[in-house]
Amino acid sequence: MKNLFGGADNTEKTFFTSGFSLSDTLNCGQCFRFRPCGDGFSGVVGDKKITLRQDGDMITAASDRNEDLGWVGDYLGLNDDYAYINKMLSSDEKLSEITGRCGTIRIMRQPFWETLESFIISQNNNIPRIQKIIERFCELFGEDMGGFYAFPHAETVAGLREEDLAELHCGYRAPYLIDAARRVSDGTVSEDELRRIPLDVARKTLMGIKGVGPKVADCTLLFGLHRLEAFPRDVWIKRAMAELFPEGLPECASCYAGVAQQYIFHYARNMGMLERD
DNA sequence: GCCCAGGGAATCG
DNA sequence: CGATTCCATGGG
Repeated sequence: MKNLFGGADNTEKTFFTSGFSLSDTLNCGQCFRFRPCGDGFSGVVGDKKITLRQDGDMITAASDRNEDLGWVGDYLGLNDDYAYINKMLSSDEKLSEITGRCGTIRIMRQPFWETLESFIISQNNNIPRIQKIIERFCELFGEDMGGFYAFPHAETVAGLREEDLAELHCGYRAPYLIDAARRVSDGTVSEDELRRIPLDVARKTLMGIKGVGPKVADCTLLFGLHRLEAFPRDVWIKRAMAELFPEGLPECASCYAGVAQQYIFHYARNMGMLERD
């Protein structure tokens, strides 16, 4: 389609992949703003709204504006070598079975700030309510992009008071969201630095934020900074690990512990692992 | 009313 | 250190 100025007013881009499930990747609890839409999914990343659909090995990303969509391949992890990662994980027998069932999930490369705030909201909370709070957060404080709302900027949130977040109904997490925003916007917590420094140092830096403990720090490292060696331990993982790997995660998974974590998480939640004998 | 949810802070000993 | 308790909110 053409707009009044003669340019295209929508964009589409296709990516080719294999051994990848879009629905499993979007529904495994690493992102919170995508919803089913027709035969695909629709969601907002930062200040861009996209729709995604899968047809076999073909992934199609679309936008209703004229904008480059090349970033979507990196965003979904389509350029990472999962044949190699899955092969590494599969050298352990039990991990191999789980990878065989869940190895179509990829770790996405989500925006750092958005991931940090989202997982602060996630603490002691359930996924439907996390999604609702994040959408309200965007509607209340994100830029109106015309039909959808961008994720709020750290600088915007840093200027808010706790009572400004009352409408968000996020309970005791309100001051946590603001503290994270202040530290990110004043440079106390620097994304560039977190990407360079050793994992345990980055983890401690993130845990300096109020409301950020080991679990939220590891989710931010894994989903927001693509540190694949981070291993978030939530209630599901703790239960699954006690049953499947009481001795701890196999050595072969150490470099890609976060990938293994997503597989185990998905396996425990969706494959009825805990009900089986 | 109860329990739980992709936890973490405060406060013990 | 580790173990307990409390924390807002909403859904089942």
